[in-house]
Amino acid sequence: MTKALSGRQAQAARNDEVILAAARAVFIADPGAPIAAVAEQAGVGISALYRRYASKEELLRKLCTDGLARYIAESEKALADDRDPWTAFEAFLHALVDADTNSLTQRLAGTFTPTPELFEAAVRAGELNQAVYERTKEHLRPGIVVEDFAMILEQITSIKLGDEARTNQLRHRYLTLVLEAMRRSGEQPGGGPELPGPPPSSGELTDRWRV
Amino acid sequence: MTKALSGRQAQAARNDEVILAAARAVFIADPGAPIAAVAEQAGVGISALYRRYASKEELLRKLCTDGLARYIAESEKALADDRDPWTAFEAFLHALVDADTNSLTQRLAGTFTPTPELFEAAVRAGELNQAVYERTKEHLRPGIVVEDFAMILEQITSIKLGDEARTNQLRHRYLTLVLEAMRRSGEQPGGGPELPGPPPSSGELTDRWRV
DNA sequence: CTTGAACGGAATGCTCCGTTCCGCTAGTGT
DNA sequence: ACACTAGCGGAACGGAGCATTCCGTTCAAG
Repeated sequence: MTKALSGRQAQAARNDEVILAAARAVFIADPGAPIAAVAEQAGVGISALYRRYASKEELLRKLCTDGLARYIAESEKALADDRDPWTAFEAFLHALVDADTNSLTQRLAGTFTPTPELFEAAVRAGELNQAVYERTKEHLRPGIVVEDFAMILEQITSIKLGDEARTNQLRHRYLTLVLEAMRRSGEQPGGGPELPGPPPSSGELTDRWRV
Repeated sequence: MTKALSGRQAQAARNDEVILAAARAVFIADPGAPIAAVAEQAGVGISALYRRYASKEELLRKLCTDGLARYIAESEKALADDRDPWTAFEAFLHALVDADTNSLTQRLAGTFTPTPELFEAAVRAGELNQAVYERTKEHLRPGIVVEDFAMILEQITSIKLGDEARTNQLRHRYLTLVLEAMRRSGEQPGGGPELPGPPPSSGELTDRWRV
């Protein structure tokens, strides 16, 4: 352990954070990682984990809930952004990439039984997402639907190279690229060729939440 | 089993194909799938598998080798395509998405020790890839490098929904989108904003082959 | 009718992992 | 000063999953 700044309880409180951060890092890197890996990364024993969370599933739920909260916060921030809609939209997606909430929500979902509370948060997130979409719609290439946001974010976050900073850098690279394609171009009337096949439906996306 | 058209050997020969197809399907869907899942999907017993491949690793190597061969074949076909370079390039990437070679090579690599033969094939694939790049270069948005191909393909193939046909459809959707962004636009001199950060290097990509 | 190639699937012997349990240590309250 | 216990480290336990092996069966070939 590091040092005891102000006694036992302070140390324990600090561990709360250390453990959560470690869990986040470990499960983002590998959603199937064992509990022991989290303990090791946090530099604590296993019992320090089980003192706080009754089971692995509970820890995962916590991470997922936090991720969703972060997502909601970013959405609200985006809606409050009073710059021009497109700039705000770009900032929104880049922020989501930085937060890496996707790995915490979609990727972890399905590994545990969702709580009603979590479900409600997901609904709220969906509404905010829709609001952002409405706000950006006129600047989007025709054919783009809300559901595309999630799909694209998922693709972007599938990028994984050993180094975290470098991974982030590359994610922003491809996000920049795809944002260009998503933007409505003023020149062409249709804004590029028709996108093939029907767009993703919300049902297709939420289906993956089921175990 | 299905039916015995012309005796035992014919049945065995047919099983060769059935098993390979099953293995491809199963491991594409889940790279960590157990051997038993392949047997079940093929509708044969486990021993039918072990009669043909000494180990799971050998089967995976076979799949990977085949996948790489397919990739090479598609590259050669693309280079032989005498339509205009951009159309040929689009067709190339769409073909690669259909072949889903990515899941068979990159995704499976790292789960077994590569053979020299496989390594050589990878080198050959890299050279062809480079050739396609050179041929398409002038139609590509400045800033795009060869390594981007692999990264983008990887992102596209990260899309996975239960249904195979639908998955393929969506992959083509996003490939179409990203191809738009990759194309050099005639209007703007630079063709869009600078892509942030250094592009992926070949080293970063091949690093993942190591176990 | 005999033989053995090809096979189905149960049995084996691991490895891995979530969870529990047993001391130990060092703040805390008196 | 001292007993008490919150908080903890990490070994031990039990079960699940899986690659591989093994054995009995079948049936075309000769």
